[in-house]
Amino acid sequence: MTTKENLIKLATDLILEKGFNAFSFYDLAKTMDIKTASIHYHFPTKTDLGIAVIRQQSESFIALQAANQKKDPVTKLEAFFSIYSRHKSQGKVCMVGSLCTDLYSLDPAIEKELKPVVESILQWVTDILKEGKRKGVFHFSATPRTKALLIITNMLGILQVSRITGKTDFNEVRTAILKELKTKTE
Amino acid sequence: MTTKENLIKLATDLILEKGFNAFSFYDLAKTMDIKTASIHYHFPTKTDLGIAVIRQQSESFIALQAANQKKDPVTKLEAFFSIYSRHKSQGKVCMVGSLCTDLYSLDPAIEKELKPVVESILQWVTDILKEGKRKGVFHFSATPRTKALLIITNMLGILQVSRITGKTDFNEVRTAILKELKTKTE
DNA sequence: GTCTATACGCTGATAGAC
DNA sequence: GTCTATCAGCGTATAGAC
Repeated sequence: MTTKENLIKLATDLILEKGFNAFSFYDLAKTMDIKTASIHYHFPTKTDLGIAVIRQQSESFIALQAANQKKDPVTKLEAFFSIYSRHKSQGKVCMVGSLCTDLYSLDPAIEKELKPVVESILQWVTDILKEGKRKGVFHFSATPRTKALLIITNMLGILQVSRITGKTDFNEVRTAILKELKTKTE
Repeated sequence: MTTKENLIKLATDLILEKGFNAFSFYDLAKTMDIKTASIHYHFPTKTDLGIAVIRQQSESFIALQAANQKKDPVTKLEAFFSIYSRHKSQGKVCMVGSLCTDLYSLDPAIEKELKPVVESILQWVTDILKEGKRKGVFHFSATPRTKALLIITNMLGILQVSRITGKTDFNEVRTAILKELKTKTE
């Protein structure tokens, strides 16, 4: 792994753990055992580093989506949930939740970069739900897009709230979402 | 309104808009037209100010809860949602979401202060759901506590995500939650 | 309660040597 | 690519006058 890739990975970890405004180039430098000035060679500004983090996460989402393209809707949704499970096991929140919370304190370039990523995630979940409904395995009354928002906000939110209420709540929520989706409504 | 009260209100606004780490005593000072040193008279440290914000929000929750004590479950839940509606109209996120996201970068005293508040909010919503179920107006298969977590995370999450996806999504979600709660499951 | 003055660590960032 | 050296600005916080 190159220094650049390492920096992106470390920055991602710190953003998901403490937030964009709470990590510094020095945090990265001491872990990498280099000087802060060297980081600026790879990323001129902190915003540039933030953008690289967003792009990398976006690619990661797209890869997961592609890897599950031919699977059934339940498996697809579980693949989506697995991202959050991994974050939860590390006490982290998700990138979208972390950056959206701090959004209005960040360089507008961050919002610009984040927007299409959020929209593509929303589209992905929406498509999974549509397919599930068509195949008769998922049942819900809201529009697929609204139901996708409900599920995404459940995942995003429980990562944050369960830092306080207890980490077992994540699995409670995850299980409940799937169970409810599989239950027919009158 | 006293200077102290004004400071709490302003700090609350800034935390919900930009996050705890993104606002400074200077932000407060310039708005109040005083010097930063004066703020330290009211709140020795930034953490002390944060704690005051949490207490004030807690009181606000308790007051709303008390004011709706004798209402029906639907009205109670709508009162709960109204908090988030007000935040949304100002482009803000909620206190719990904002602080939980930054939690691991903050003084542990913040977490200690926040924990009972989150638990009391969760208890409030849980009780509303229990009552609604008992009276036959709400229908859900998860435990009341888990369903409360689902609804709270929907509210918390949509405030954050809709900064990107569009503010009308808040009402979509709010309406869908209530509609789904009122629908019988098989 | 608010002020002036000040301390001082941290932060992102730059210039230029190697 | 990484370093040393350096910077200006910001941030919280304190001491002591008024």
